[in-house]
Amino acid sequence: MNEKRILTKTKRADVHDKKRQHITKSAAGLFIKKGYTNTSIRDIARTSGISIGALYHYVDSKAGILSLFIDWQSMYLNDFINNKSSVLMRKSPEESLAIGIKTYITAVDELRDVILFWYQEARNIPPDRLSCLLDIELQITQLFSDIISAGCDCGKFKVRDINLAAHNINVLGDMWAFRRWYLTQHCTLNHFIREQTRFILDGLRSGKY
Amino acid sequence: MNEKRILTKTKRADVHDKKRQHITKSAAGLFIKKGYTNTSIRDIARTSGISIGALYHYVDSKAGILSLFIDWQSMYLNDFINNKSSVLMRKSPEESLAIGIKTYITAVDELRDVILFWYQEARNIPPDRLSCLLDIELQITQLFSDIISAGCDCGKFKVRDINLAAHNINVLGDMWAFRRWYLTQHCTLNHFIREQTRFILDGLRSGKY
Amino acid sequence: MNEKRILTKTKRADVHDKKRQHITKSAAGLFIKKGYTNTSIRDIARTSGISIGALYHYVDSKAGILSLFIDWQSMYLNDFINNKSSVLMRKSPEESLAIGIKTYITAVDELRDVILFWYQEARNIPPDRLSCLLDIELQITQLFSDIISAGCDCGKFKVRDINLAAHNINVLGDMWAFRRWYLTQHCTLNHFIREQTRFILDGLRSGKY
Amino acid sequence: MNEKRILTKTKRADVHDKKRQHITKSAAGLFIKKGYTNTSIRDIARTSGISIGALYHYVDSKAGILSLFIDWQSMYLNDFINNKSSVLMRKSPEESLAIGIKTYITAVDELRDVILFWYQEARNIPPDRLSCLLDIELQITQLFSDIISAGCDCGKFKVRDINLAAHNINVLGDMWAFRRWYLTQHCTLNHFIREQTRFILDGLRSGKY
DNA sequence: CATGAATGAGCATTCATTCAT
DNA sequence: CATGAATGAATGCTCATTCAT
Repeated sequence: MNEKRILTKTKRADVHDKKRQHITKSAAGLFIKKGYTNTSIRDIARTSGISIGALYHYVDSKAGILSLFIDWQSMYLNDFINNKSSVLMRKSPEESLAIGIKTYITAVDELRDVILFWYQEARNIPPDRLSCLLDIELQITQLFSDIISAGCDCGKFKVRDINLAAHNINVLGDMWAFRRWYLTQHCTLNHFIREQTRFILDGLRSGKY
Repeated sequence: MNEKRILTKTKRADVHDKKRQHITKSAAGLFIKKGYTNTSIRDIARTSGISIGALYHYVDSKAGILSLFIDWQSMYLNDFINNKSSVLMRKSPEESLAIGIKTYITAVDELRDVILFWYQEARNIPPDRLSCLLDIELQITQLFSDIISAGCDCGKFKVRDINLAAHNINVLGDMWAFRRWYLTQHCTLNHFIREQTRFILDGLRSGKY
Repeated sequence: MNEKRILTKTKRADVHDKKRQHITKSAAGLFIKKGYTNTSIRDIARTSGISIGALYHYVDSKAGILSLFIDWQSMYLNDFINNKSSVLMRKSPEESLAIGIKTYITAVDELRDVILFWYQEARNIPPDRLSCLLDIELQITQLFSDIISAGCDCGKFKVRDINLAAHNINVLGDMWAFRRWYLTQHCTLNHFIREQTRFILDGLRSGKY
Repeated sequence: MNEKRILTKTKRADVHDKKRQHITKSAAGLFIKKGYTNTSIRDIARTSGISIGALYHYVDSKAGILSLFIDWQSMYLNDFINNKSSVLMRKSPEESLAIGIKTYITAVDELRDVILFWYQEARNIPPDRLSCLLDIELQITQLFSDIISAGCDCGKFKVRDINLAAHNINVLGDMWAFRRWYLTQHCTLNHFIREQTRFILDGLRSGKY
């Protein structure tokens, strides 16, 4: 009986999670298309096919939905960090970096809407989630920093401000999201990855002259 | 008498322009701090010390204020383009580029709020102004493209996708605006300019190996 | 369960209709008393005892309320047309016309506010409803035209411009609404009906001299 | 000197009157086209080419302009009454009535916008002017009453409710203004006058059977 | 659990009128 | 006299959130 109750509870929690996810996804589409402020709770309710009242059973506020949306997307990038971080260091710094850049830009391509959203809606993101996002950003940067650092140590790279370089890499990848209006008309993703990799590696390489 | 009337008219137009500018500036501060959507006409009226009614004497709508704000800022960047473009080509490509980057980042530093605003509020910017902004953006990019192109011609640079490289420079400058949260805590402006210049030049330089 | 849901739905729709009707009636009173433009949504909300927000659950706009009001009233006149049209032709033209006039003026008496409203607010009535009203007006006129026509055929009436005559009848009935300020002080409804009937019949009758 | 002052004063008064007339005419056009409530003081100022401030030198309020407009138009109808009243009684009642109807409808044709305006905007007309208008209306009705009365006295007409008959004539003339949407597409003015005259005379004539 | 009706503050904008210049 | 800038209450309408059913 006790066990059953727990199971029920778990099941209930599962259903809750499913619903929350559904709401979040519906909201995500609207947030991305129309912006956070221009999306109304009614829009979300209509799009998700859930009544306003029910919606408030699963989420506590509009900002809460935004938080969920961010949490949901954070996972992807966290995965990126966790999966790759260990792998990358086994190769040569240049190879590592090339793989890192490629993986990152591929992720950016997948999450382009979300990344654009972050750039645009930073103001409306609840502070705790914003700092969480910045943290992820920094972790990614750190990943690149580590590789660059390793490259510097073995003389392949020559960089004065490693962190700045890492940020540069980050930004040169994010570009794929926020300059989409230009890039998609002039590049393929692969071309973009190739050229950015070259540009970055050349920017870091030592012993050039 | 006729002359007087004209003078009066000119004076009046001047006063109008002054007021409009005042309103625009007040609004700009609010737009930047709170975002366009979250800024109300009442806010603007209060901040500018002008009654709502009077405000509508000088501007036609909230979107109109935004347009004024953008026009006002566009001038700065237009100046950047017009003043520099002729000057830059007299030097060597590398020198030109270094000067161009420095000037651009300096401009970004001055207009950081506005640039951030563009990145964030693109959605709410009236289409005509948005296309105007993109045009400026492309002109700036073109400026860099020309320099890179010249550098390639004389063998100093080796770049496959010149336009992409130009966009990279653009973005690596804009960074100073949209990664301010990180950069201002780790860099001075001068350090940033120096390192970005180095990074970019190295990224473009040929004959490295 | 399905059935229950349908019932619920129907019930809900019913409640909606009731509320809409309530709002419409409240608004009607205000529209008639103060005019459409001089009636504010706040007035309607206050008078109907419904909050502004709730009000917009049931109607989509102020113009929408006006449309509802017109639709609601149109029904009455449509009934007049549909019920009477078949009945009238069984009698002699003169009798038919007398009955038709009496019935019409009785309807005018009932709908006097509304008819006055139509005369006064034509400008503000949404185009689709206005054309709907004109259509009803023309149908009524047609009713009279048909009777007059029949009367002419059998030699009882002698009328050159049948349609104009029908319009005359219409207008001589509507008078009861828009000359109320005079008529109610000098006539009873019955007197009015009697005299207008006589006036009209005499105006149409042939073989007089 | 005293004389001069008086002249000046008179002149000034004249100029005032001219301006007032100009404003009134401009306003009239707008009132008729857009309705009283939907016409703004700004519209009137713009249309008349007079500044808002100046406008308030000559008139005291928006309602005041409306009053002026009504006064201005009242004159026409007053002329109609005064000029015709004496003339009409010299002829036979039937002839008199025919002339009266023709003259009245001709006046209606000229003043159609104004008459329509009265029907529509009665609500917004200042009470004193409204009663003034009703007075004119009654005077016109009286004119017809007198003729009908004379016709009854000499046995040409047989009417029970003379005042109602007079109102009928009035309304059957006004029709030309407020059913313009229908009539102008099916009648010429002359046809309308002819047929209405016939209809009315037949409606009044005695000894028919 | 689910529903959607209810709330009322808030929004951008308009308006007749006043008044300093 | 003439101007038009200034006022701020009022307008139609939207919204996130609550709560009775």
